[in-house]
Amino acid sequence: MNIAKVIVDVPASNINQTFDYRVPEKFAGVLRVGMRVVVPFGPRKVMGFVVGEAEETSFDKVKDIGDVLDLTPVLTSELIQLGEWLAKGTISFYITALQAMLPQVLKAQYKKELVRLTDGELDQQLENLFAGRHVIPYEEIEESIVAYRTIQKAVQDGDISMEYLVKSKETKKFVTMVRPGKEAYLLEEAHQDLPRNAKKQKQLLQYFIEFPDPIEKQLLLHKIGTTGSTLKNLEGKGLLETYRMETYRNPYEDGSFPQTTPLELTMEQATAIEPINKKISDKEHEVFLLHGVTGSGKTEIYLQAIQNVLDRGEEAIVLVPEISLTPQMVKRFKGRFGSNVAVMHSALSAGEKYDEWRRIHRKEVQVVVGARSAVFAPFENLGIIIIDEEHETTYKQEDQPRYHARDVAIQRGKTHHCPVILGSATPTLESYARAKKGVYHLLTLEKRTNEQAMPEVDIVDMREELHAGNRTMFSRKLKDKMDQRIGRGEQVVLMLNRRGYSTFVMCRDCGHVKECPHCDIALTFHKNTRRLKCHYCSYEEIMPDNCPECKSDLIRYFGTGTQKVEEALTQLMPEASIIRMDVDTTRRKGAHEKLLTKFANKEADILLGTQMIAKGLDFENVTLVGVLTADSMLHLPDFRSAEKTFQLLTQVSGRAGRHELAGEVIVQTYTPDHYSIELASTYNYQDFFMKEMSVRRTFQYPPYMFLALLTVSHKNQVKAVQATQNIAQMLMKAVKPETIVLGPTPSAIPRIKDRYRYQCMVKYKNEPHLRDYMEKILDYYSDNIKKDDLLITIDMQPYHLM
DNA sequence: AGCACGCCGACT
DNA sequence: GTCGGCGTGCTC
Repeated sequence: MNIAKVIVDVPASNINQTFDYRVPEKFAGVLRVGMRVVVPFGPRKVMGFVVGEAEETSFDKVKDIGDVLDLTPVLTSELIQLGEWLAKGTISFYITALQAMLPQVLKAQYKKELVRLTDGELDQQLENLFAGRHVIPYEEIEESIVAYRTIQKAVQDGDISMEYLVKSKETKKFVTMVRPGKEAYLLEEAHQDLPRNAKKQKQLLQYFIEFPDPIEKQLLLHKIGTTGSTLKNLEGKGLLETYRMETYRNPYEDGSFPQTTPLELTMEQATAIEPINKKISDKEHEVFLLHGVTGSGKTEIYLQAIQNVLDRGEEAIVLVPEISLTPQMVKRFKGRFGSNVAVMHSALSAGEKYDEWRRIHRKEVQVVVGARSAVFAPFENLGIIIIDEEHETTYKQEDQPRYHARDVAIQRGKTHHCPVILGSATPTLESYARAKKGVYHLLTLEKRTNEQAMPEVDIVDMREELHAGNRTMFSRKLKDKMDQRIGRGEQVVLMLNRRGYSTFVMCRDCGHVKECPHCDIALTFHKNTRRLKCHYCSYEEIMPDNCPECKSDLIRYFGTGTQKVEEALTQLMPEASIIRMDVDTTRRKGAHEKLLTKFANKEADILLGTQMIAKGLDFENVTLVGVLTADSMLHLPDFRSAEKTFQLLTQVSGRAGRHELAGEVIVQTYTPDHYSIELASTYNYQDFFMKEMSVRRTFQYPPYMFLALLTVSHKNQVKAVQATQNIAQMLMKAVKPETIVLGPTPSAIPRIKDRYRYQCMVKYKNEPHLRDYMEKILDYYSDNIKKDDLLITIDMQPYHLM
């Protein structure tokens, strides 16, 4: 390689291109496309990715590559191309797209240092600053009184120099290992020669005579029951040796997962897997939508399809919504494929994520199970990509690059000529509509593998409860059923659908609601700290005793938090034991799993939680599921709210009666005749689909139309409105007449962190150049963005209209 | 982005 | 004169 084409780590629109660098002799045989490098960029040094090579360049003054950061490329050529596709599709910078595909620790860290070059006297201020040292970190200059000109002058005179450092954050974990230093017979001899009182030394030697393989130092010392000094002694005599070995942080001990074998497929499953296997062996791309009710055995189909892929020497990616939520899912994959599985999951530490990534990168595993970003796993022989719970919103990344994992999966499926499976009991309307049109291949599983019927769902009208004088949040029916189940030694799951609700503070006298002074949103009350918090800008204040408006002391918090429900529940059923699961009780690492294990071991009668308990849990003793407020998110300003409600209710209902015991579901609501609640109670996806499709058609929403959302924010409200207005007009002129441009409208949260937010929405059927128009707008406003602190964010397929 | 360069007003 | 602030333009 003569010239390297480099994408540098500078996210700015005028830098969003490759830069040419000469490859110096010393890197000639080493440097390859896909590696990270350090390059001089103007006066400083930055990290960059080599994305291409050339023999010559049209630039007359090219600089040399400064350093190479990798031994093997971190990006395959496929990922480089995918990055370009991603950047274009989401209107992001190339560098942002590339960074998103790699673990955080491979991002560069920058440091500046001042280095003394002369032994002669410096300026007195500088002399004080250096204080005898040779090198000082740049931050010290900023804190000091030394003027910038002084430093500039000293640099010009060649007395000092500014060094720009680029460091990779990656850290590897090492363990100390111990192994015999001599042949076994020599150890035997030494063992004989040791004095009688050297008991521990003898034991150590004896161990290695029996097991000559290297062993981890900590483990060894623990086994023998001795300390490092004994070991040191033997090491000194050359009998044992210690060395450091690179290791992986292993968040999941593979041994702890009991091995499972493929289950016999039902007729339905066998019919469903057949076309998938056909595509695998034909090496052809196709998207399958696997629509199967809860408990219909979708996972077993995934597992066997993956086995098929592995048998062919190919690799598999499995995306799941959020792994910490489904430890049972990890268990199933580790159980079938053992150490051949890497797990990528947001609760892992940065180091752990890096280690799992390296296991993929080094081809030590063929399967990755992970959240959204695992779709970028650096496999080179992909045989299948599976997206479980395809309808989950966590597959959409909400910051740059704003991609949807489903789109990336399909793109990769195309390049690898491999099938992509989207699995769900409640597919998104987009996917189901595509399947019906024949764009995706629809596979349906209607029966549960255990032949059990889905649990009976009872809708309780909470308005009637109120009329009957029941002011609690538990209907009489729910209370009766809970008593009955717990009396029988069975368990209950209660879900509080809290999205759309929060614990806000209101004055009962004047109705004043405490809002964040920087954002147009009510503050949330946190009971344990007795403080009010803003969830958007982390502003905090102490809960007032009196209303700031009318001085009344009747200021109280409202809304239903899990804590409040728990208290009410304890009053109502003092004898029942409760496990509460919400963000507060699951914040600590592993707490999630602990609580679930506790519940599985029947240490509590009731599991009370938010949405997080709706997904993937499977307890054999649960026979009753109660949904306390089914409609709380139905009224959110979101065109998907009915779909989300239907999905959630269907999902949570599936938690009951998965085994021998029959289950039952009680759904409490104030809107019992809303179609999403009614149809969820009869598990009628088809009718829901038809009904919701007609709603979407009426209101011109996806899947009938595509959406693009442009949000403008500025400290000055007038400027924000004006810019949005102008943008809407520019778009209106550019797009086709049948395309709808809405705006400017205030965003759902009109102000965050003192910035006013206005948006412009584009609804379109076919606008092949929309991305170009958007880029033109960004270009047009680039001066204001840079100098006037104007912020424009563009989401080409928004999930939330916030 | 982040840095140098250069212009301009202010001040010992 | 010199110091510090800010607008402008460039980075292979």
